Amino acid sequence: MNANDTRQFRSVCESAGLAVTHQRQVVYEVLRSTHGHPSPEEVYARVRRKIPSISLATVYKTIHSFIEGGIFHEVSLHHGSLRVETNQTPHHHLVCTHCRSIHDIDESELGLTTQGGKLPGGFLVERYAIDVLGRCPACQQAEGQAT
Amino acid sequence: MNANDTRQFRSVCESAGLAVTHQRQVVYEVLRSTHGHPSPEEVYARVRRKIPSISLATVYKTIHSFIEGGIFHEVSLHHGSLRVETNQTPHHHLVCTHCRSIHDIDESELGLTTQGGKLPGGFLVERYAIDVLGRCPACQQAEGQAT
DNA sequence: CTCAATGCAAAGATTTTGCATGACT
DNA sequence: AGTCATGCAAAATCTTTGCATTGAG
Repeated sequence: MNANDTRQFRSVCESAGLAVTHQRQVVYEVLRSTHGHPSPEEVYARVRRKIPSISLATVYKTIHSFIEGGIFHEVSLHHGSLRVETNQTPHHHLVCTHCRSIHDIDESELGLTTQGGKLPGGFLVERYAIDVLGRCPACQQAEGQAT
Repeated sequence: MNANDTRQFRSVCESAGLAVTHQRQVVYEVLRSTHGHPSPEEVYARVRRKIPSISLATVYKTIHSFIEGGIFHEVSLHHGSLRVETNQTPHHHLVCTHCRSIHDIDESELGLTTQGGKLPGGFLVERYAIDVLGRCPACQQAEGQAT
């Protein structure tokens, strides 16, 4: 956490309209230096090594501030509760980054629009999130050994 | 819920190795006749109109049985807890449908493989889940009116 | 000095589990 | 008959909130 880091962090906070605090800077540095897709608990554990007195609530609040400010993204916008897919035909999802509503869209309707374009229904595209679902090598091996 | 429905449901259960129960059939019919992406609570509310004595736990267990049996899908495989995306470069996700691990894959590495094919790392592709993220018309309008 | 951020503890929401009872095969 | 499913209540997670205190601008 040198002077450069601090300078960069100040400008990050400024662009997001956030006050610069020690807690936020440490959470930021931890996220920047962590690989993968950490949960708030994991972030909390790492941050506590630098600030033992930080509270989990602050970590949550800070992560949310960063996400609202566009500094980090969430892996999934619908992590709150289980949702069942009732539409059995192949389709994709229009997910509003603000209200998190989900609307189905047929494969054919989604002409892989130009980034930032509007889809027929008036949905303003910000970005795509593509999940490739399947079996990881470890699970394939485990299943091969299963009786 | 006529004889045809029951016959179809019996074969659905058979293919998934599930016992045929009245509760399961009603949950099944509710899911088939519901649009959108219902939560377990919503399913519970609808099922209770047919079986007032059903418990929420049974609805959860039934939904999980259906998902495990491949009868229905979940909208998102990572709905359990918030996860932060630390990889700032454009990428997609390899999500194991079994262990739910998430690995990043560069846009370039993902040659939009043939359905069912294997990716270089050995990941066995089952299907794609594409979320188009952006602003729904309602939120665009609300934001236009905001001060 | 003023407003926002933090820490703590308690509450809320969602989901799972243990166990006794009852239903399917 | 034996196993699996159900219902209930309690427990386990994960996340948010209210409020007093502290810190940033």
